[in-house]
Amino acid sequence: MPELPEVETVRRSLQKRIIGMQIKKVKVFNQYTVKYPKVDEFEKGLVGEEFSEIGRKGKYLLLKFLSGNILVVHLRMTGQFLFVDANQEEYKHTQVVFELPAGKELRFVDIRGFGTMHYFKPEEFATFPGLNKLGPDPFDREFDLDWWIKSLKIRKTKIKSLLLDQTFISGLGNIYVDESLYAAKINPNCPANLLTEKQATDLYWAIKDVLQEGIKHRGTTISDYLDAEGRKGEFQNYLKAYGQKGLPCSRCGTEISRIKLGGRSTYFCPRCQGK
DNA sequence: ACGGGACCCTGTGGGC
DNA sequence: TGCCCACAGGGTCCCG
Ligand SMILES: [Zn+2]
Repeated sequence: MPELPEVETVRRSLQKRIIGMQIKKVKVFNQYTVKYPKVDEFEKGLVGEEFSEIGRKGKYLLLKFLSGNILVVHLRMTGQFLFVDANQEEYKHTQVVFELPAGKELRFVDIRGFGTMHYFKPEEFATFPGLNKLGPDPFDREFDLDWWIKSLKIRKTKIKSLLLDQTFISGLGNIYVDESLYAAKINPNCPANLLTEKQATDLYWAIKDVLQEGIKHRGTTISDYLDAEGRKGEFQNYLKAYGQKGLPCSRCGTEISRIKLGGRSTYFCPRCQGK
């Protein structure tokens, strides 16, 4: 489900609601959600931690505590954080609950159960491969145009596959890749090294632009996605390629095509984006 | 380096 | 009504 704009929207909603709150109790209902440390250490260790800041890198949420410890969360396909009253009825597929002061709770609900949590001390966090292997986030300083052009030139893989590779660039997923390639008028099958400098540059700005728009509309809700306050996104109303098979291209009127690429559904305009 | 497939899991929608 | 298939915003691992 969530890509960078959705994760960023969740980050902001958490930042708004839980900063300064101290965890009273932790209940783990799905042991597979908690990857580190062992479930009992996780449940005990988090009690008393006070949320100090919510960060994000790529699609990872970084829930930081006053102690310096950190909870790293990946929502994968269907993970949701929901900040609710403790007396709110229970939801199906609740995997972890953090009890908070004033009768509030932070619930981690995940239909498919792919979401992950790692609770780290500062020195452990630094060596977590999932995070330190990530490529630059498009809103980081390291996401630099010269670096981008140079890096595309030495990769022969299809541009869409490269954009989905989180060790190359972090945060893009299937929706925003298709939207970025559409905006830059680039065929998803094109080998990265065959893009012209102009195309690479257009793509660079398209990625930033599309993600910024996604954030502005608080992400895309196709079926499940909600932020921590239970709000849906609106960007599904602005998609120009993803999910638009058979509908007319907003630029040229040609029907949007759907193909499979790297096992993922891929939507593009066969005219504007080459064949 | 690169491409492809299986896999983790639950739910939904279409065809018969 | 049921059964079977494809598909879903992600990531990892294994093989050729
Ligand atoms: Zn077009």
